[in-house]
Order: sequence, then C-alpha cells, then structure tokens
Amino acid sequence: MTTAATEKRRVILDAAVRVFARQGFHTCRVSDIADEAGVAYGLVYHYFSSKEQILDTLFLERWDVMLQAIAEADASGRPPRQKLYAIASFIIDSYRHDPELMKVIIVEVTRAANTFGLTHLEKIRDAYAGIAAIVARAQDDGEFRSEITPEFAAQAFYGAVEQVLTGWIFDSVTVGQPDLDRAKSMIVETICSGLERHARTAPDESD
Amino acid sequence: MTTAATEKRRVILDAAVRVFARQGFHTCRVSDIADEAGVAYGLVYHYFSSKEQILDTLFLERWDVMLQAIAEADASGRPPRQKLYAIASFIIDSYRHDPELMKVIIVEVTRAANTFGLTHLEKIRDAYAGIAAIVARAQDDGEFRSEITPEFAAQAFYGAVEQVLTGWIFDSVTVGQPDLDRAKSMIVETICSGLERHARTAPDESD
DNA sequence: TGCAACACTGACTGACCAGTCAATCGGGAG
DNA sequence: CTCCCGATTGACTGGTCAGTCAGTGTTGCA
Repeated sequence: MTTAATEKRRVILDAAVRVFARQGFHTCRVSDIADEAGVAYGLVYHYFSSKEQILDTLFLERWDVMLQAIAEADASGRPPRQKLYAIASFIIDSYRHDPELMKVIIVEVTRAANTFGLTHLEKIRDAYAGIAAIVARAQDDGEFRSEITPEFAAQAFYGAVEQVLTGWIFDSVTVGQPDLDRAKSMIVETICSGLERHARTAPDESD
Repeated sequence: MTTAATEKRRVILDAAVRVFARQGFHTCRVSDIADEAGVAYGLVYHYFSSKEQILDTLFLERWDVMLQAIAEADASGRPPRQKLYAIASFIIDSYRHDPELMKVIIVEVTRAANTFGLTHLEKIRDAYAGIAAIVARAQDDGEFRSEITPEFAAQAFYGAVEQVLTGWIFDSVTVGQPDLDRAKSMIVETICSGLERHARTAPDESD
C-alpha cells in the first residue's frame, strides 16, 4: 500500500511546495511541478484531480496539525502566556522546519483568501476561534483583562505572528535559531503584556 | 486638460477597483474592466500599458497617502499612543471610505507579495520603517520599554491592523462606525500597553 | 506463463485572454 | 467647411496552459 507507488504522490506534493514557493501558484504551470518532481505530466493528474487540489492538500495537511497544536495548548493547564507561547512556537518552528511550505500556506492560501482561501475560510477561522478560546478563559480566570474581546485578541496575536513570518519570507534574509527564539519571546511579551491586567507594579520604575 | 478626456482614466481605475475586489486580479479579464467602465476594450490600453499597471496605479495612489499620514503622525509632537492611534485611524477610515479599494490593496498587493508585491516591497517597507521610527523615539523618550525592537513592534502593530481588516473583508459582515471605532481603540490599547513600561498601576485613564 | 490492474507517459486539444492595430469618431483651430 | 490629432472602437492574433486520453511499462497473483 504505502510503497513506491503511493510515495510518488508525496514526491509530487513536495515538488509542488518548491514550485509554488518559487513561482507562485498562479504563475507556475502544472508541467513545472511534473518537471520538478521528475515525473510525466500526466502522472500529476493520476494522483490529483486539478492543480488546485494539490494546493488544497498541502494546506489541509499542515493546517490540521496546527489546529491540533492549538487545541493541545488550550487543554494544557498552563498559564495563558505559556499557552500562547506554545502556539507561537509551533508556527515559528513550522517555518524553521519547512520555510517553503509555510510561505506557500501563508502567501497562497491564508492571505490569498480571495481566490482560493474562501474554500478554507472555515478552517482558518477555526484557528482564530481556538486562540480566542484561550484568551476568553484567561479573562474568566482574571488573568487577562476584559476590555479587549477574545476575537480581537486572537486576530492581533495571529496577525503579529503572520506578519513576522511574512517579513522573513520576503526579506530573503536567512534567519537563525536566535532570531526565531527572539521573535517568539517578543510576540508573546508584546501581546500578552497588552492583554494582561496591569495591576502588578512595575519591576522597575526609576530610570 | 482634466476634462472628460482624462476623466475616462479615472472611470477605468474606479471600475478596476470594483472588478479586482469582486473577482480578484488574476481571475478577472481586462474585458471585465472595460465592460464595468462602459468603455471599449482597447481604450484600457490607451490609458494603461498593461493590466498590471492598473493595479500598480491604484496601489501607489493610496499607499503614498498613507506614507504621508504616517510621516505626519511622527512629526506631530503628540505622545506615541496618539501617534499610533492616528495611523490606525487613517487605515481604518480608509477602509470605511472605500472598502473595495482597501480589499484590493491588501489582498492583491500587500499580501500577494509573491507575484506582484515584490515590485512594491520597498514602499511597503517604508511604512514599517515609519512606524518603527515612532516606536524608536518613544523608547528613547522612555515612554516605551526597550526589550521589544522597533522593527518588531511595527510588524506587530501593522499586522494587527491588517488582520482586523482582513477579517472584515472576508467575513462579509457590514461593519458600522461603532465597530470601526472599537477596533481602533483595541488595537492601540493592546499593542501600546504591550509596548509601554508597566510602571503605572492605573486601571483606567481614558474611556 | 498469462493476464489483470494499476502506474506511468507525453502528445494533443480546446478554451481562454492579454495585448495589437487598423479603422472610425469628434471637436477645435485655421 | 476642412484638416488634424487625440479619443475611441472592437475584431483579431499569437501564445499559453489545464486537463484529456490512448497508449506503454510494471507488478503481482493465479
């Protein structure tokens, strides 16, 4: 079953990631994917019913893992700041592990919601909803203040993460592990400090 | 000179906004724009050298106004929170004034940076740089803490604004003035509280 | 050894569409 | 009234490409 046969499917998917990342979904040809994968043109249509379905598959594969990561973060009994850190970590580590795939997902699906993402709007909203749920619970527990709606907080958090990734994607600078770690901290630090109740006195005040 | 003749150019641009917003840049045909504008196909090429140049024009027209708004906010001697509020206000008011144009700019240019936005990457970066400058100055003045780099702060701020707009764009719910105002406050409140030094214990200061 | 059943090939087609261009219109100057 | 030139028209062309399909290789089972 999962022999050389089915693995061709994987080869095509991986080739598609590289081609989509390099040329963009709209600009590339199906023959580019076939060439990159080293298979005949027709084989692509043996495994996938259309060019779009390839992108579809790539997105769903990864997004479902992310939804799971969000759910796990929520389920863990840890403080909200750590939950959000886990999510930021997951997304940024996904980028480190496969920047091309993340580029495709962000540029061609998440942000290209017009043409393509409308199909996946539901899934994308699920992610926001998961993050919002974490915020809502933190508010109930009195750890986050309630002036900011959970839905908005989720958008701000996810927007910040995505914007940072987008910066890396297009600035075409190679980012190292320290950059990734620093980004995680700064995202969580900024957003969570913005969401937490300000009751606690500052660590320092004098200049 | 700015008579009926040159105004046809405007008519075509306005039609293009509607068509791009409805169908997307890649999916629409030049003939769709001509039809929407009520002019002959060929006239589009009398005023513009290509389909892309139309999008180009729309983006630059608006983006330059925004860069100016950012520069003005920076130049005003007001506290950083108010500067950022002015910028968030400008962007959100732009959306209220012409949602279709903002949709086109965000979806087809800013976020579609792969295919198209690379041309405008410089301009887009200018906006981040302007916001970062405001943050940097606030840090020098001791109003914002220095743990967060200005570049990151700018990304988080702009990312939050764009994500909120994107939500409106695709949720296809009509947003009223109160929603817009609430969004402005929440963006500035979240991000600025995250950036400010935590010295103050005050639970309230303005409504 | 034979024969399904499936993997794989790549030339071909039909549709689509950006951009061209030769022809017509219209209005102002002489 | 005539000439000129820019505005305007829309049929046409050349190229592109997603998806099809008829055929060839390969595997594994009886």
